[in-house]
Amino acid sequence: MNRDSTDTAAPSNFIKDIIEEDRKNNKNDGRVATRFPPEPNGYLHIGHAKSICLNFGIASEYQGTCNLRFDDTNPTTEEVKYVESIKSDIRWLGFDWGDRLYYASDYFEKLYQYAVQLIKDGKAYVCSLSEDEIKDYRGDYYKKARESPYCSRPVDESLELLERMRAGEFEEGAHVLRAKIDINSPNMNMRDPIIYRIRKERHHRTGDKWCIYPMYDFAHCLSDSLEGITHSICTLEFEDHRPLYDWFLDELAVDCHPQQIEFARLNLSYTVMSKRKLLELVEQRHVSGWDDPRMPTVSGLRRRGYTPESIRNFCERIGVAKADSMVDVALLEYCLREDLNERAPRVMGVLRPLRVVIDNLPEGQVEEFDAPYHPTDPSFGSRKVPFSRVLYIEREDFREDPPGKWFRLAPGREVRLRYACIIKCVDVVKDEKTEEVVELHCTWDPESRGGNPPDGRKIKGTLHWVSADHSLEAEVRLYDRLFTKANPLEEKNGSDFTAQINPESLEILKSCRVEPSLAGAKPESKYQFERLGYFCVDPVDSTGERLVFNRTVPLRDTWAKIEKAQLEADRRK
RNA sequence: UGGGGAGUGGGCUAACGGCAAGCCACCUGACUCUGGAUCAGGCGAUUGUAGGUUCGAAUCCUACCUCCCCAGCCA
Repeated sequence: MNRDSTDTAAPSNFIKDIIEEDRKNNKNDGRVATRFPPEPNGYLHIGHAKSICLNFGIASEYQGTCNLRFDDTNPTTEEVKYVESIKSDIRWLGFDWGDRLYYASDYFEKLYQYAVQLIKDGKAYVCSLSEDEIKDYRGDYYKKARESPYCSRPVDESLELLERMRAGEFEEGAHVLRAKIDINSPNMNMRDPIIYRIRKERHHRTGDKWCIYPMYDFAHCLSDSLEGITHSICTLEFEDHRPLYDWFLDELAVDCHPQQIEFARLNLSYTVMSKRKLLELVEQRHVSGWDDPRMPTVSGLRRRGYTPESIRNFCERIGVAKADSMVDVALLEYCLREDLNERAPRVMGVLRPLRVVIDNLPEGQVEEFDAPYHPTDPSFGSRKVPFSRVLYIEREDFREDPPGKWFRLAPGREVRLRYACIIKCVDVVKDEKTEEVVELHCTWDPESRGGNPPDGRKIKGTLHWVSADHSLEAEVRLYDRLFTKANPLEEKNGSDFTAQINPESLEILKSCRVEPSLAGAKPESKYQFERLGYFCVDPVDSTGERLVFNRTVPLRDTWAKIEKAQLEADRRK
């Protein structure tokens, strides 16, 4: 393969640079092994997707492996349901861990033995201080620490106590196992960190077998080592933990000492990413659940209609670096449209129907027009769309008093109905009281069958439409950004981030009309409603009787920009 | 106050002492039976600041400024 000429090669980044350097030096015999280590205590979001793409992507790029390992060392918060949802989300994203599914809990016995070894080597001790005392003894950024009175507890005594901790002889909090490192280290993580605590709690995999559980810092590095990981990629906040990661592996003299590398986690504009805040949105009912289409969770994006390809592509484009940053959600939407443009069949649906009567088409007469499902890819095929006396067009496609550059319908004006024919507006029927336009009368030009007038006159505007009698009713949910501020956390005078929630992030339209070919559309199937945007069949609420579509993302709307500019210009006058 | 990191057009990322590049956003124009897509072009960076080394600095050195992370028996 000619690497210089490939235009599809994933861009490089500082992590790949490190790996390439390692391979050049034949470190790890040139082997590359990564892992994705979620804690099963919540749902995956697009920030995790970045990490997944990175870890699995690097593995495949260097003919290496990427393990899926659940970091399940805290039974208090972890559950099987999360394990299942995480697995399904990763699979949906398009990654495969083969037979390399692991759990930190698989290593509990080995980890225990490592802990015993640390005690024997005089590098760990059982501390019997209370939680508050430990905190107090540990000091803070400016206050010196004091050594635990138990730090020189005899090895035998610690050994015996740890055994009895394991046997369940003590209550939670009575003792902990601590590494003996440096109680006055400027790095708080090194001030004799706790490595085992008593938790009399049932673990989702090991049941009641254990009542002591290892802490992250102890379990993670050793799990990596046991799995032969070469590059342990994590986020920036673990940078301070790296000396500890290395300390355990050095002191225990393990064969495999992976290199921890930290990168900046993903922040996306107009949303929040922390588990805590997402949970808050769910619990306070600001959204319908973890899979609400406005959520940045993988399940939310999926329900919204995002494709795995678009997410993977996005993750590739944003790059990987160490600087805190916030990516514009417009890039995500761009990646989505790019993908959907190629794969979504085109159909017609009218969101806010306006009745149009074709005066010169007799009642009962039905014309049929052939409409391709895709403008450039003939393999999508085509369908027939019925055209009859009463139609619906989009309410916003008609203006009684049109502004400049308007080339949609208006009194006396001609417009093309997509795939069908040219119509001319001859009359406007209004509600006597409200002045609201309730119906349009038009004539069609039978000579323009197929869409083009035989005399060659130019018709600028093309509208989407449906035949009233043939169309199907559908509910359409218009989703928009969840927050009105690019960074909802940038709260002014301590106001809560939920105060920035966009009150218009969801608009439900119940009386939309869609073309008949959509009957029986499958859950999660994606369509472009011409001129409107991409929509997908809601997998939860859509049924055979009642179609429900989610708007995934609108089409780029140049007209909206023009109109906005015009309005602003008028306002300045 | 201690420790660990990071600062490159509006956003994200590149450059590895030698012409600051790409993508998104934004703006033109062409084309078009989607005001979509596509195509062509454009705007926009004294690389956080101030010094220094060098023929030459985003890159090396010094000082400073700003932002982020750390005081869980969470991960």
